[in-house]
Amino acid sequence: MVTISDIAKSLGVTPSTVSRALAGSPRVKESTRKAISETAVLMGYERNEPASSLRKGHSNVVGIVVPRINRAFFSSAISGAETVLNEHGYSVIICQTHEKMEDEIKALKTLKSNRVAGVLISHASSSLSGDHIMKNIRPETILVQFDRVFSELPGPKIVNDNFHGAYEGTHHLIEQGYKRIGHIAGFMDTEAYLDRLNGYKQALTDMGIDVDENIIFYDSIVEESGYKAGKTAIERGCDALYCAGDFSALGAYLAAKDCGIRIPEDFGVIGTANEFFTTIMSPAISSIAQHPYEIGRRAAQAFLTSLKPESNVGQIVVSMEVMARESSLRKKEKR
Amino acid sequence: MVTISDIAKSLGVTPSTVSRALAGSPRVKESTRKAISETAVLMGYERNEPASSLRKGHSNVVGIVVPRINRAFFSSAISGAETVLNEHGYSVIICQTHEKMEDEIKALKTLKSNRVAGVLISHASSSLSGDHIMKNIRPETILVQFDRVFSELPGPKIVNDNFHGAYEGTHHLIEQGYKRIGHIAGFMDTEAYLDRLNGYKQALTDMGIDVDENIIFYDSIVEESGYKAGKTAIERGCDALYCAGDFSALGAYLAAKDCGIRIPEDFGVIGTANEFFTTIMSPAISSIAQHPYEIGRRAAQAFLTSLKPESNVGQIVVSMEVMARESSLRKKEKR
DNA sequence: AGCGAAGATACAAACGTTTGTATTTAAAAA
DNA sequence: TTTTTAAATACAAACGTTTGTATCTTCGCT
Repeated sequence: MVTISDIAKSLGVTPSTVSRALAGSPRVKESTRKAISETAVLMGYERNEPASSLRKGHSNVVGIVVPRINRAFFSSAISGAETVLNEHGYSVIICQTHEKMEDEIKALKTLKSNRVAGVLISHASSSLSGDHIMKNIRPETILVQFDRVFSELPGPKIVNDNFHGAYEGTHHLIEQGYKRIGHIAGFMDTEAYLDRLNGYKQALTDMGIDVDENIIFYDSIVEESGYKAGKTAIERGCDALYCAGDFSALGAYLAAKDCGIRIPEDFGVIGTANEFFTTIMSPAISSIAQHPYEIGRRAAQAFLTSLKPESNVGQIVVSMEVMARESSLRKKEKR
Repeated sequence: MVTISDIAKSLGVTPSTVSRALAGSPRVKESTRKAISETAVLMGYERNEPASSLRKGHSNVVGIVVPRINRAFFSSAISGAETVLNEHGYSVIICQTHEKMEDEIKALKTLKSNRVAGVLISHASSSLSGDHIMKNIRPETILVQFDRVFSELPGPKIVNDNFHGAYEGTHHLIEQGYKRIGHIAGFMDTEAYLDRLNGYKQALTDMGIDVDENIIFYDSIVEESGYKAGKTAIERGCDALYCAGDFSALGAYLAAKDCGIRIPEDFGVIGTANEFFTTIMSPAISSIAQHPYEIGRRAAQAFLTSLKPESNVGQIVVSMEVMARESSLRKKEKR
């Protein structure tokens, strides 16, 4: 393995000059910088990252912590973040928490041991407060939260505009003439779900519809819970459901089908997240799309700007978009 | 940050003893080992991984390189590998190649710079040989290939039993009475697809059916290609398709639907990989399932055993399983 | 020519761990 | 008690980089 000293020797300079040259420091003359970087590639030099990290006190690695990598939202967000981080010389270490706070702590400890430069995190649903996050992050490490955030924690936060997304989605159902619209809401310890609930309520209120707690279902947003909630919603006279997740929407959708209820004629469904499967069902499932790739990009950018001393990124809100598909369209398009 | 020397000082021993104690070396007395590890947790010691990696020449990190993390197969394989690696004190750094050899080289270079202990890789479809892999891996680094492998490269290989999976899938279609069975095959530079093609051909031959190259489609296995191939297959009189991927199966399935052809009565479809969406379509799409979680586990285990000097893991074949669903079942179940 | 100020490079220490070798201590044998 | 052996720990160097400080050039200016 060729080191910085090998290059130094072969050119008759010192390792420090080589180091500075490769880092692009203004302290080394342009001509020598060029000579050094040329022989570096010639000799096949590759930086020893552990050595660099040890000396600098932190690595060129950014940790990304998410509940699961096989959700459309998270894998896209990761891709977005990865792309901009790679462009800036950082590599990425991805950790799954499987929605468990215990695994989240383990992941953060690992990242801490590896002296990562930053952590981009969307916390597990079982994490009820951000205490364990702050405890397992070094003060120099830059923390960026995205999607699911604890607003009491410091640092940049990239979030969906859940309130308005939910509002628009609910409004869309009302516009399509649905009268009794229920909501599969998720658990209220996650801010994102609370915002969606509030958007839903606001949309109803604005259109003069009373909020009925009997048709709001607080449960995990997986297919099975959606199915159950769907059945109950139908029993309670709902003719539409706005779901905080696509898998719960799928459950409700299948429940309606199993009851022999026609979608969208007799029952409207709209989910959230724009998972791939929603587009290929027949009828296709409407969904409130996020922009996960963009959110990942923004999170990475927030990390990069936070690297600079005086920066202060704060909260960034990314819009959501109603993808109206067959499952909620019973009026002819007017355009 | 508390270091090994801090612990040493507080106990009146030397750093080397602490290091050995924490590593569980037999060279330190049991009683001192206990005392050391106790004060270590008491003082909140956390190993500085970069320092450790620098000294040892390699890190406690394993790189996993896959085409995309949002494919059911890969995200499950990653989960499997992650689980067993974490149990053994390794963390995981995940790289996506987006099927591009260029990105694959970048990923390998990054892993090399980080002195990873091992690389688990499923190569990009545009990687035509393993040369660039060998070139960008240090000789001490353990290379494990899984799913898509280059058999000319050394080291453990964990593969699906693609031949028999394809054989069984094709056989299943024949058994269901389909007479003219086409194949969407993928590109032949990936061994997995070649094996599937051969399994398909063998099944036909064994049942006395001639192989017809006109109904074998060599194209990328995405939805769009599947749709096109599906149309052509129908024109050429096929009454069933075995597809090397689920997305191409989906394309063909939609093509048949668009042509007003009934599935499974007039046209049978079976895909490969058991993606989530195949289970929720109506009719549900049959698929030849792999065991990705198991493959990930095996790959990680192969890495761990390769750590031992005299080990020689070789090739491991993991079976596949036909998940017969509505899209290929037109006879009543006989059991 | 002499002086001062940048400009360019050299020097040297440090980051925290691991590990081969040397030394001390304890136990066993004589 | 002395000698031999083994067990336990101490010593010290090394891994490759980065970075503050020191030294040496080079140039422009008077």
